[in-house]
Amino acid sequence: MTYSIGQVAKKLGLTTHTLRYYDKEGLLPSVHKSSSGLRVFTEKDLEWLIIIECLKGCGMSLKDIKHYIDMCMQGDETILERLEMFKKQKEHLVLQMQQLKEYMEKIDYKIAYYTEAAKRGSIDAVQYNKCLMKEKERIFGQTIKNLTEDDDN
Amino acid sequence: MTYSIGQVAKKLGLTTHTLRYYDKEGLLPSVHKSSSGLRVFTEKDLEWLIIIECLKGCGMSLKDIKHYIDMCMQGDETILERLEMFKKQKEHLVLQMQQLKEYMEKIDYKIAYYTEAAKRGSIDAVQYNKCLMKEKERIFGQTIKNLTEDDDN
DNA sequence: CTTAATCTTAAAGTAAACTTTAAGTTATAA
DNA sequence: TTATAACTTAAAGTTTACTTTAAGATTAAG
Repeated sequence: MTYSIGQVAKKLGLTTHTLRYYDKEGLLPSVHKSSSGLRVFTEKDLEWLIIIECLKGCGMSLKDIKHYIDMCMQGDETILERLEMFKKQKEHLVLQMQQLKEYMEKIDYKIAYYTEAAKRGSIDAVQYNKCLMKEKERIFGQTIKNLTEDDDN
Repeated sequence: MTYSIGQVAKKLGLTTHTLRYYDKEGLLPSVHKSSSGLRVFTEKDLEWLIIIECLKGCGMSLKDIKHYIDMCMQGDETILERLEMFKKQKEHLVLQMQQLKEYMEKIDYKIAYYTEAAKRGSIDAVQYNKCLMKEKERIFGQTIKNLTEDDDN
């Protein structure tokens, strides 16, 4: 089973322009051309693209992704470096997930805050909900305290 | 307790340039100026900046963040719109967290893959680890199947 | 056979979120 | 008092990851 550039674009939610751009940038070294010059994508190429998307989604730049692809092309001598790269990415991802959890706490607080404001009819009245105020202290107080601990004054 | 622009920059890991830029863009309407024209930041302003960072970290553009700030300045008539905004952000955040989990699966697979390659001394030899191959099928097979279901062919 | 898709190169354009430069003025801390 | 930090406006520059345009040539699908 093989795919045209248009089919792949559709599958992955990219444009054909973007795929050719990736190809030009050296991110798709495994994509072959048919005798008539058309790009032919295999399942393997889809896997590559899925990994590219994964690394991109983790915040890696195309330049660094290209470095990874280059290592893959180089062969077995880069196995350890590739392993290290993914270990570092994992650490990064763990931090990102932690970060998102903290954002979630703040957003949940804001939802509770504005729900209360809607119920009471005004922002000013929210302060009378002691429970919410305690929650606010917990979330922002802690964050600000962390900041204060971080600096050197 | 108040803070100078430099102290705030240090606390939040921004530059004074960035803070003035935010101010110019209307993201810091609550920051006052001293009689001599210096920006004076309060705890309240730190909270604003923490929320800005939160929304930015969730992927919201400065333009949309400004829209939120503008709503806050408008008063109680925007309470419901603000509530909706945070509810939408929460949904978005849930998807992001789900996404990161899927990335984590792929990265964990790659770590296992390269660990095995390192142990066996070559990429080619990894295929003999049936367990890993099954894992690969589970992770990529599923992702590709999802893609295939998504399109209209 | 015709239409839609693909190919090429090469260059210019875009958007976001800053960053830098310039160049002079004023304020605060040690 | 002196060095460091803050202030101003305004404009230009940077980076990333595309997107768009042009313009013709070729190919595949119905």
